[in-house]
Amino acid sequence: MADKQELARIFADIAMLLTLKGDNPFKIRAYETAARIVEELDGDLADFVASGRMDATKGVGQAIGQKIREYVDTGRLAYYDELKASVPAVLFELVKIPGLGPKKALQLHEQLDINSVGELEYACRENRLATLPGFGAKTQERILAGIEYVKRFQGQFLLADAWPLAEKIAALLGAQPGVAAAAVAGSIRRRKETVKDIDIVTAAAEPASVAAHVVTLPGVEKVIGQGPTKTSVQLANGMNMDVRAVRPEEFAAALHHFTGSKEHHVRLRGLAKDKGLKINEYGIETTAGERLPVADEAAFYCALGLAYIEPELREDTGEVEAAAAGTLPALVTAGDIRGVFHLHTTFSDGSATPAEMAAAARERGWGYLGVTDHSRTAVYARGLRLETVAEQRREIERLNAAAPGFTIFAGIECDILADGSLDYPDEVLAGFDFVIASVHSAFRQSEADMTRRIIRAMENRYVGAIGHPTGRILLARDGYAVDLAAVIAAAAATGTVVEINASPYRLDLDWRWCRKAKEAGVMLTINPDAHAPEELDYVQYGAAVARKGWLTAADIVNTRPAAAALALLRRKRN
DNA sequence: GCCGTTTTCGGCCCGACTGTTTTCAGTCG
Repeated sequence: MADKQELARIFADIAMLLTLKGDNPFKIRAYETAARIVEELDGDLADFVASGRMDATKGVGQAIGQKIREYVDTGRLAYYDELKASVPAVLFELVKIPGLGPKKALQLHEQLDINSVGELEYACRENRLATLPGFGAKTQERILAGIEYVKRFQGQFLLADAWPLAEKIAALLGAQPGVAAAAVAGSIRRRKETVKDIDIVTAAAEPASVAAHVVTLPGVEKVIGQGPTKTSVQLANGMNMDVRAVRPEEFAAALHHFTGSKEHHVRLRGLAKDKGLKINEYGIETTAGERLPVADEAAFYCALGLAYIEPELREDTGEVEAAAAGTLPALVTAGDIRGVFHLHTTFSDGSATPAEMAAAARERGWGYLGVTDHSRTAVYARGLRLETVAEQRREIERLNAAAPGFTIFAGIECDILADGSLDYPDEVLAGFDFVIASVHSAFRQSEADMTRRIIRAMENRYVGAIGHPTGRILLARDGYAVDLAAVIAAAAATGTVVEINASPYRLDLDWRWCRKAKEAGVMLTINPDAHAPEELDYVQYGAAVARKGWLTAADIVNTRPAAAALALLRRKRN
């Protein structure tokens, strides 16, 4: 069967290959667009072609349409194979190094016969780059630093490592004399699950004065670049940070600009052009060069005839059209959450007792908590034996009796065994207030087996929700092979809730799938998977994922009061 | 390579900073 993911990757690779060849940037963009169209396609690729939907799709013209047909028919793309053969594979690796783009990468390959990142590092250390035309000592040094960066961190950081740090730095900068405002921008503000760097925008009557504050911030290791409006530094933890400074009246436009995404901007600027306006990072101008006042981002969108678009949605996945039509969703917030349904206690691998977790939940203003320790097969996590299940329930009943007005539910995170059966028999599952079923073993099954396995678990009437649906660990491990579209369809058919696991290491279900789940009629639940009291705050990352996935409070089970939320996790039992 | 109620050709978002240059190409976002 034609694989959307693979074709999307092929189109993205073509864009990269064309970039390396120095081809027309707009042609490159056309392939990038095609990659996204294919990746986000609903339903089968063959059906997309056969139904004629493809021909009606904006961004798919003669040439790319032909290539999609070829891929559907043959499973291959001759153009891609030829292109790939004509470009040295090493260039793919080299352009991942910050500071090294396609032109210089090609030059290094051709003139110094560089065939790997290791060779490049060695060539830098031997001082061989500095002699090339267009290169110099500084460039060589920069490339060496770039190699170090990629080697240490793969150039990516967890949102949870970057976001709090960025907020702290923005607060420090905002408190400096002469700085009127400072705010976190970039992919952190858009709440991408992993980010490359920290972007901060500041407002000051004298923008050029901000750089002096930036370089003296605690944690600044070295200065990478410094101009009148932009300062780039490397932080002690290895992360790069860009701080921009503009005048106060330019702040809103600059914040918008540096929040991105690039794709969102391309769309907006095209729209502006149609209206005879020009957008740059300082504001919106008429063709006569007159700057329109932009008090805040809402005014910015208003000037373009659009409703305000939340940062999380700025990915050019239909938000501009929805803003024009006034159909943007009212996004869920972390504050809408009234309780959670996935956390661990000292009964399995958690560090706090049910009483301590409940106390922490009450501190957060929540009304309920679903305790879900591991089931018996998860021996590594001290999964609950049947005797312990009973013991834990007695403890929870004791706590509930002692503290009216707050409810602890006795749930379980039940392993889905390799064949799709569950780790306890139905009569035991029936004894839990609710059941979350998760995969924790046999990760290497084929996609077909894994998909069947999870769907079989969902067919069990006691399974209220599926936990961390792909099992991925960000920056560490890919999810297991699974047909998420089929899982989502089965969730809709069986009435099973799908979890947004809010652990910052997981953020699984991915935001890109949240919207598809919602459209399929699936309900979701934001759960911290906490193993300690403070980890209950992970729900903020889960809320970020839900927001990025266009979800409203109504789409999330645990924005409801205890009884209504529990009822949704038990509805299959009726 | 895509697109069109100004266009089937000529557009396609826009600017900052660096380094190696004597006016600009490359990279980045």
